[in-house]
Amino acid sequence: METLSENCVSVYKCLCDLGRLRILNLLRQGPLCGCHLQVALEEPQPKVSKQLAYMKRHGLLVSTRRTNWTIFRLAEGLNPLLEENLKCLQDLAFQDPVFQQDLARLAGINTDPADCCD
Amino acid sequence: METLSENCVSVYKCLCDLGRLRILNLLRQGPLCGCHLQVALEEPQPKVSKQLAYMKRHGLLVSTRRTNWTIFRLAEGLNPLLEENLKCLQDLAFQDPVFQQDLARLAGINTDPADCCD
DNA sequence: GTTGAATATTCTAATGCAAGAATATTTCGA
DNA sequence: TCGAAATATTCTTGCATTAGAATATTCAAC
Repeated sequence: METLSENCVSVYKCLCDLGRLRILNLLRQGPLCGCHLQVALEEPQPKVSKQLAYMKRHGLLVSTRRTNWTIFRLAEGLNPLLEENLKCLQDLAFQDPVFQQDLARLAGINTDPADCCD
Repeated sequence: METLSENCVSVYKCLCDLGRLRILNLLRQGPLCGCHLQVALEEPQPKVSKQLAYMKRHGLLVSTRRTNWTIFRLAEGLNPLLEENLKCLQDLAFQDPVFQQDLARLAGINTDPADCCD
């Protein structure tokens, strides 16, 4: 069993990588499938997949399989520490172009009916 | 120059280790010299020294030399993200015995006039 | 069945810490 | 000058993680 402080360290381990922060920033908006994430982030598929697996392993994300796609979402009942940092991420998203561009690309994908999950 | 998101990643890198969290929890109370930290944490000196150096390198701490002792304190003008997490650390300190014991040992040291910096 | 899309995994290097032991440096006091 | 305390650094070893390339798996559609 994991103590509270061990769990906090787990959370921080997930947050200390820019790639994972970018994923969390997108998932704050709601669940997303892997391919949408991959396109919004403009990162290679194995890289995104491994970052998602890392955060699942640490309990931040859960995934559900819907036919051919895997839908990722933030886990329920998150550590309050993580909740707080996701709020901070919102402020960060307003100030850093990297996060803004991710959100912009994601918005573009969602409105395109030719996309995979739509 | 470091971008805002890079700076946040730096902060999270410092937070993702229990030893460093314990140090930050003690420094929340105010500046401390290395030997007080070492005794309160009950950790070997090189380990504490390296954790302090790590956080200095990432801009979270500053140190001043006073004769034979080095006084460590939280840096001025911290990233708001770090401020927020230091507040979270306060809540954590109420719930996790590790942090409580550190504070208890520190309180014991400070009231003892035989100690090094007093 | 075969193809193709979506996702996961494996492999190989390379990197960044981490701990522990030992040693070096600085400074004060005897 | 010498010894002792406080601090920093070095060295070694090991572990966790990362990227990138390649491959494997799963499933729908044809």
